[in-house]
Amino acid sequence: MAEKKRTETTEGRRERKRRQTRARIENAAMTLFLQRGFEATTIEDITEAADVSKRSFFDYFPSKEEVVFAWQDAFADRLMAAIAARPTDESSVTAVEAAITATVIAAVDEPGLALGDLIHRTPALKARDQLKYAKLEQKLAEALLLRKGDDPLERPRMRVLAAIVIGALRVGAELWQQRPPSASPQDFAREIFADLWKMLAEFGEEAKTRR
Amino acid sequence: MAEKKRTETTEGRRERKRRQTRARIENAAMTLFLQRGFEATTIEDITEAADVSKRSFFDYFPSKEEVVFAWQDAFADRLMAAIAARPTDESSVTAVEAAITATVIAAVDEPGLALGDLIHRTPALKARDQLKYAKLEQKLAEALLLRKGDDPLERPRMRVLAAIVIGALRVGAELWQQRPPSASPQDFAREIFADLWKMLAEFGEEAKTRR
DNA sequence: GAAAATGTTGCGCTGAATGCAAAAATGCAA
DNA sequence: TTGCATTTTTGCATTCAGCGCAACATTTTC
Repeated sequence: MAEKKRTETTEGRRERKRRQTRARIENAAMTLFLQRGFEATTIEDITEAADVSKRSFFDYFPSKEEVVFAWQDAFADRLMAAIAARPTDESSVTAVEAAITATVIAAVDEPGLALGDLIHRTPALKARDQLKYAKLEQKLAEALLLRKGDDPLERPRMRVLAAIVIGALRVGAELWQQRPPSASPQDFAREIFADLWKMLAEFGEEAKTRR
Repeated sequence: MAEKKRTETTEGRRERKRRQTRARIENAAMTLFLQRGFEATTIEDITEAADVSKRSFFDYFPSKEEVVFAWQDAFADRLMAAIAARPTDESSVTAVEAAITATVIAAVDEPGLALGDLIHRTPALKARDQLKYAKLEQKLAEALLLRKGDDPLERPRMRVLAAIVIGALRVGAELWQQRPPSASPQDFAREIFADLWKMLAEFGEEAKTRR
């Protein structure tokens, strides 16, 4: 009824309709959210615009918030794949920079990045947004650790590296919002990372030569 | 009705009762949350146990979640104060290490740190928990920047430093959960920070000598 | 003590989310 | 095509969070 079950056979009309309906709900919801705000939009508004029953909404999304963040899992998975694809002999910082840059640039035109305003203006979404970063960080750490042969000693190192990089991603996303759309994402990413590594070296140096 | 208004006079019975009631609600809620879980506890359960009306609950807390996180603002403010108290000529990394260590150690015996399990087991609280760190990070960055005379050029640097340190705090809190209660918080904090600065230097170096 | 301010409660309402079972659509035979 | 199993969609009833409002209670102030 609600779960997708693959019975091996290549599927036809049923799945197609389901995807269409899902897309209709998603589009209707996004349009309304951006138009009149998240809280001011009721589930009924959405289902009416998408022409499905109110009950059916929950057959496609577990909650109102999930519509906004539906794309997130795919992004995290792509990032993990990008990390895994880097050569094993490469240093962690090089691998993570390359993987993040590639994944972000590939996703820069997708919907979901234009949502910054909406999320920022809605407390409930803000919390959910932070959780997204936390999950991303966890997956990134996992992927980085796997590259190192799952060495338990590397675990805290990779956790911290992931925290640093995702932190930079967060700050970077914020800076990106308030940039003219003229700058290319490539240059922007390169600059952000260059600054980041420079700061790391400086902070590390500062700590070393401390009284 | 719901807001506290100081009319300058030294307060008497009213405020005392209000604080008592607030504490009763908080205690009842926490007891029930830890006993049967967050979602399984209704507002009515809490108000019944605290012997107030259901409506009054919202006169003290804006939502069920806020009961759990009520202590957080105080912590953030104390951290800011600790940062502001450091001498201005001190390096940012030294200041932040000292301030965080002092503030965390002072708070280690307070309620709110035993909640890790509950939060970890409740999705809705997990999101809220991450938001707490985000707010902490923002305030920390603000405090650090103020120390630097609000120099706009230092802003991204301090944002990133705050992100790194709060990231370490997050990882540290996680590691602390799964530690024997034998280790002293002082040593633990010192060790965490030592590792952190070392990693920063290493990552910075790694990035510098890159192909 | 009376009047003003503040605190508490009951009541009713909206909206999110869930369970359940009936109805509709689809896929698959023969 | 028809009949049957499976999946999807829907309606309905229910629980619970949260808010607005107005009546009622208590405390403060004069």
